[in-house]
Amino acid sequence: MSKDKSIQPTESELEILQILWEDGPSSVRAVNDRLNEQREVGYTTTLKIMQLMLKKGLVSRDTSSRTHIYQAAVAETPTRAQLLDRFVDTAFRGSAMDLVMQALGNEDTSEDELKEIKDFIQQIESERKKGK
Amino acid sequence: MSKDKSIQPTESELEILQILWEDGPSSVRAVNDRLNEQREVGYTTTLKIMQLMLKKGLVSRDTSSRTHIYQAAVAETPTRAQLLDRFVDTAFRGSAMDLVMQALGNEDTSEDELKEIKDFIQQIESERKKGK
DNA sequence: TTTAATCTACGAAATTATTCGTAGATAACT
DNA sequence: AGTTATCTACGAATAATTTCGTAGATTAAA
Repeated sequence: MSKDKSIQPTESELEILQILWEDGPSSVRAVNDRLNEQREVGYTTTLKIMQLMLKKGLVSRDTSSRTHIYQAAVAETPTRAQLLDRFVDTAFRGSAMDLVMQALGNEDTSEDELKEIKDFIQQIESERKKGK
Repeated sequence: MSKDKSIQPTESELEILQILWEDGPSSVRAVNDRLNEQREVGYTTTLKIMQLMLKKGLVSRDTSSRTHIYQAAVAETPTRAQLLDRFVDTAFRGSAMDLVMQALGNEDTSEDELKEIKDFIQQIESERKKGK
């Protein structure tokens, strides 16, 4: 039933996934340029990581032209969900509640955002009433 | 104003911090036993990590008796806050909102917990009205 | 008091992640 | 054509993390 066992992108790989999710299919050069907006990364470093990601199945690529075009092979939401799960376990002893509380209390969450979250909770609640 | 630069516990270190936060001051043996409830870890491995943590200032210890007693030297809440910050950056492109949404939508959060969160948001909101 | 168990210290192997350099091929430019 | 840019592949150096083994000291047990 479940197709993927447990993808486990490293931090560097995650950085690249973010870019691919946001920009869509991209060349190594493009990804590297984006990375370099933040910090200095060598081109071959980025290339190497993306090649490793290919081997892990995190990305796929089109090699029809000389400049290979990479794209994410894992979807954003489930990947994040899995990372979140793991993070909740290691940093919050499994309590997603605690994490949410900390995130809300700690971050500079605006009034609008708080309202948005409340609405979201309402939505979950009403969906549950219907569903159950 | 800020006293700590950027503590950065590794995953193993975090595991140990969790135990120390939960159990309070403990011997290496005690910590190792707790770790072994989950997975197999050698005693000297745990010892070594805790010694490294001491060097990093993550824990302190009492060496008055032969069996040294370690305790967390960093507080739970700020440490978690920092980890959360970093996590939000790397996995959610800095959007704490997105993280909260995902945590709520994804996890098996109970009705009661959802209510608790709503109340918590109310509390934040009213505090802001007062404060501002 | 001898033997066995327990503890620290510490070097170093093993593992994992990241970065870099070079070679060879193709494309672009002059 | 000849020179320079760019791109892939890939081995290997670095770095960071985790694990393990051994030595020496102290305590407990026989």
